[in-house]
Amino acid sequence: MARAATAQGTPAFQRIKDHVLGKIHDGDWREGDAIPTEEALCKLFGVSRMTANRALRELAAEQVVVRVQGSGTFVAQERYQATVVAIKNIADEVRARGHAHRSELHKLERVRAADQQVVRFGLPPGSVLFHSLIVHFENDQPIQVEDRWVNAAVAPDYLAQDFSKSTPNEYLMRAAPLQGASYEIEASMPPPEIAEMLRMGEREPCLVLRRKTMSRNQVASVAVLWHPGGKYSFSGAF
Amino acid sequence: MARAATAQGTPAFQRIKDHVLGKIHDGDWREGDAIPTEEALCKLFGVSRMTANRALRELAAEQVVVRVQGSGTFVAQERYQATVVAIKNIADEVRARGHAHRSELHKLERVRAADQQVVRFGLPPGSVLFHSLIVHFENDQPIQVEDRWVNAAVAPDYLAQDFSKSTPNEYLMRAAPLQGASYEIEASMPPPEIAEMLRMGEREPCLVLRRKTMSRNQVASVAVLWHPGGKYSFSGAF
DNA sequence: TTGACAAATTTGTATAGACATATAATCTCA
DNA sequence: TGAGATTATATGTCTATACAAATTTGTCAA
Repeated sequence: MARAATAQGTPAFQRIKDHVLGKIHDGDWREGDAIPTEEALCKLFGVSRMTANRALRELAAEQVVVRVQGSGTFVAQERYQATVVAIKNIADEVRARGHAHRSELHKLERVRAADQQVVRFGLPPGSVLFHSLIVHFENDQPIQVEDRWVNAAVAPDYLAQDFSKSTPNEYLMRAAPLQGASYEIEASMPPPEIAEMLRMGEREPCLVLRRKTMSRNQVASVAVLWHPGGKYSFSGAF
Repeated sequence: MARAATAQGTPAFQRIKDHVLGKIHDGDWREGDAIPTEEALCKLFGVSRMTANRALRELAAEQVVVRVQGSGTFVAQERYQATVVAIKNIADEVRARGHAHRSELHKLERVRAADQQVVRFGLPPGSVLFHSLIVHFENDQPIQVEDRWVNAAVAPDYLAQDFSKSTPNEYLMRAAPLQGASYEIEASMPPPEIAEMLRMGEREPCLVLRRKTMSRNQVASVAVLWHPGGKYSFSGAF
């Protein structure tokens, strides 16, 4: 099916982007297919190479295509029908509900990476880590145990923080520019000491959120967040 | 505090981006402040204008700065300290792990909204809903029970779907343009019939994800997803 | 046929200059 | 002083060219 040309007045790089997106959308170019080279697009659209380059570079940034130096440009793998949601900061969340947030610091120490942490962090053995254990309260009801390990190379001032004023997460957001994070969430029975801190009864499951954050191309922190079984809600829009 | 210069060998446009990001991160340049013009950055870094332009253009695309033609470049409003994560479609997720996905349809019916559903949907009493109950398998291991209620006004063809070929979610993504969704996640003990479908032992907790999707300004579907306690992982980048 | 090397292809980055367009500052004149 | 016109500033796009770096292809000899 013929596709309407992009409106007159549209920048050339945008017309090229639209052309490529159209071909992919129509199924003419499929996942993994090579698409025309910059040179070919130059001739096709009568533009200089820098213009074709900008179009393809932006499409690569948008994960529509993948570019391989020396090889070519290829249609990227179809993106997931992913639902984007925002998991908020616990303190903000509590405050957003109009409730009082308070936290208790149970542990704050400097440790050398033992085997288990080394594995989680992917760091050389003997690296320095900080370990903190904090219980968060909403209106004096415990709602989260935060067990966190922080890479000292990324956040050297961690021990000096006043965690009654700002949460470790808030500090890390300032200290270590975040590149990304990966999550694991699971339901499990809490160990007795966690259950006690959360004032939970026996046989009550916990919601466990594990978060690993990346900064400056290394693991910045690993946090294990224990929630009493109850609801934990969040929302997202498109 | 002095900031280490970007490593030698880094492209010039990237060094400029790092410089700007560093100034913003250190608080030297604050929200709304004007940052140096392209011309100024050219002189500072000894590059041509196109190079400075690329650096600032990419920072604008990343929503770090806002550019106004004729006026200047300004530090953008701080982004919400929210972690954006992607919750993937279950079938895609299983396939992404290189495993076989299969589903069993346990229930598929047309019902008039009873009180409880009416509340969840926020629909007038007597409205028509579709109800499906599907068990998803990964390599013949049950991994999710999907209990879903769909607004017939939004997806009238729901009953005619072949859910062995595509999941309800995939159908809904096509049929009802998604506006947004809200989530609730909790850990809880499954009722016996759910536990049986998931082949779970006693005393094992479930991870329960409730998802409400919106389409055309009304609730499109409510899904309750039961997972065996084990991990459910996802990741996100900024 | 295979391995090593050279050549061609393709993307990655950068330059210096050009003109267009939107905004902000300045000047002029009533 | 105030309004409108002019000028300066800053971003938006584009060109033609250049060299670097990674990959693929081609060639030739062992």
